[in-house]
Amino acid sequence: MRFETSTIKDIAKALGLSTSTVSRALRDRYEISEETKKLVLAYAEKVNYRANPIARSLKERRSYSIGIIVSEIANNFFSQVINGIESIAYDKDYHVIISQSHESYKQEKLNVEHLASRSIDGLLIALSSETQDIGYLRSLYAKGLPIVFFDRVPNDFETHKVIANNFKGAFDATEHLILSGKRTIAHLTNSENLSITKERLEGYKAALIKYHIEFRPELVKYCQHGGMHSAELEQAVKELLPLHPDGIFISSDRLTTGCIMALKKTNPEVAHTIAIAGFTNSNLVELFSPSLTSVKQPAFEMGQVATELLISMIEAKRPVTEFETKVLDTELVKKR
Amino acid sequence: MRFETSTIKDIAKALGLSTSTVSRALRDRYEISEETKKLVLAYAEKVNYRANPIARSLKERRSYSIGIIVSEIANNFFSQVINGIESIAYDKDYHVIISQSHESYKQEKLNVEHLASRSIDGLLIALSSETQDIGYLRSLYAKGLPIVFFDRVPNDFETHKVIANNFKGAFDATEHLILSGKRTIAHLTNSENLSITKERLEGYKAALIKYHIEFRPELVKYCQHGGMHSAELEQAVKELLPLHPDGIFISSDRLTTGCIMALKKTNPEVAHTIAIAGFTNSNLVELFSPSLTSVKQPAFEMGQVATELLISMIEAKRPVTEFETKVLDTELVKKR
DNA sequence: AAAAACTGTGCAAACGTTCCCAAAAACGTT
DNA sequence: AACGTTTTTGGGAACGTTTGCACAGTTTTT
Repeated sequence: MRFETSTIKDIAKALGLSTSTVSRALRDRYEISEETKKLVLAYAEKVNYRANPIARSLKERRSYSIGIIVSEIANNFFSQVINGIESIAYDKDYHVIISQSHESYKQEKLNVEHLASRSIDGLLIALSSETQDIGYLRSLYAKGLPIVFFDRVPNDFETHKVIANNFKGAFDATEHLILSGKRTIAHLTNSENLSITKERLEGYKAALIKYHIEFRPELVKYCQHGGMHSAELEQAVKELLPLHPDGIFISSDRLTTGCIMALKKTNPEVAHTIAIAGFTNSNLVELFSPSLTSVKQPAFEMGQVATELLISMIEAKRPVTEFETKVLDTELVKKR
Repeated sequence: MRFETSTIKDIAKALGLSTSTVSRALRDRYEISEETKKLVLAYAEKVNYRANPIARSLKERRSYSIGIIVSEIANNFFSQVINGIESIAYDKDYHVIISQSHESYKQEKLNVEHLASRSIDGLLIALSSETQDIGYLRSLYAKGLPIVFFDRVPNDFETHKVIANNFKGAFDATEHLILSGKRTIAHLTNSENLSITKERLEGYKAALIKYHIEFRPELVKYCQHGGMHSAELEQAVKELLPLHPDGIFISSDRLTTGCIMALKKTNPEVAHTIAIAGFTNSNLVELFSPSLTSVKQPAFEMGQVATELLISMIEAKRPVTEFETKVLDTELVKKR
């Protein structure tokens, strides 16, 4: 915006004070007399003065805003996380800038670097499924940018992290399939890079072991693009079906919905005979047919916790050296 | 971010030039000799110089970023619009700041004013369902902030607007219900404030008239909160059912999914007997049961067109006085 | 050979803040 | 009345850019 907003200078001139005095009065510093403070505040109110955050950012080298990187806002899991983030951030007077990586490493890096150059005070990020090299994050972090990871976290990066109990979520879902009589349970999952992929695979295996079911690697299918390309998914489904699974455990939101879609499209006759249990935070899951058992992540809470950790890092006077990895429980919503 | 990034001054010092020369070299001005230009560019590259956008914004009183206000990013329609916006904005070197109103007037106003104070160069906005008073937008606009409305537009605000052909979309959906034999067609819709509500109601009425079906006002239910509160929706459904509709035409994304959910929850036995046609851009609609006929808006394109219009306003040298209202066609996806 | 024109560069102000430092005013003490 | 304290205010630099203007050096024109 360009036009005639009143500045601290204008106020100073109008009131016959110096800009320093006005600035201090507005920031409510102790040195200023009550009288002057009131005068300034009243006048500022009258002319509808708004401090220019850009100027403040430049001077203070911080912006009271935090950056968020998710793969897709269209994904309910991420939009719920964002809502959690906003709920805390606004309370503490931070603003929030959202960027999407669309599961692309290149886009992710570009967005992060742009955010950093815009003086964000901290970054909340869930890695894209393509991302392998987090060197660019390391160097930003080394330069002093606080970073908190959530959901998709790197394992060799020392900072706060917030994740779901992926092992348990996967275990519960797989166990649920087993307890409803399934014995040939396939596993459809994300890129092998991702932390969540590994943890969920372990949960799946553990459930099989508990019930003495053999783990068959050919029943596990990885999708490099996290279901962003439907061809990739259809291919995975096509390879899986000849093995005659009676259940599928799916490890991410996008894959879960994508897989059901692929099943309905390519093999509608079997779509209803295979039991599905998958991670998803879709708020439309009750409408799905075939219905499924879902593992819901505490997305909103995850956003809140991550934001609290981030803000604590931002506002810490001395560099933080003790880091936490918070693990939040998932919820199993059984198929009706 | 705070740390040691190199500035134009550093480069100037290192190269024994003045900051002005460096600045001009980087911006590729004609006055600078090729030689110096190369020198500066090479050195900038070497030290990985990034211009500080905050300083630039302060100086130029613009930020190369545009603000977006939608009610909810979790809504597929809006997330698709945002993707369209980004596709154009990034091409033209603008960045994008997304805010959610959550259908609240207060939140909407707050967000817009914050964006404006952060020197956004223009605003793309779909009004919240609560919004009646757009005075605050008028005054921002009067101060020189370019605004383009999309989807939910005010009718008494002279600027560019981009909307779907709501009349035709509604007409087509209603006609489709009629052609599949329905005669008692209810209409579930948004707050009466919204432009889209009026236009879609007209389309619905027109279809009824064409087939000589009486318009019965009691079959139309308005939801003030646009389906944000499930109680509101369940109440509407509860009031509708005693009238024994055999079809329902629903005029928004959130209401469409919400209504099906309410039906399944409160009256599962009739859920499959009522034909539903509704506006929705959900990319999961194929999974829904009962399945439905959907009216899809050209969301991505809407974002693109709105952004092009906005950027043309931003970059216009003289104030724009000729405004367009672009109307984009919807697509009817029939129930399988 | 002097005047005019053009090139390339530097100086310094400006954008709207914050904050260090010093100056002024008010007060208290002897 | 003179001094020392404390409280309140102002001056001005700084944050990192962009840009109007001036100036030096070179080339062209007459």
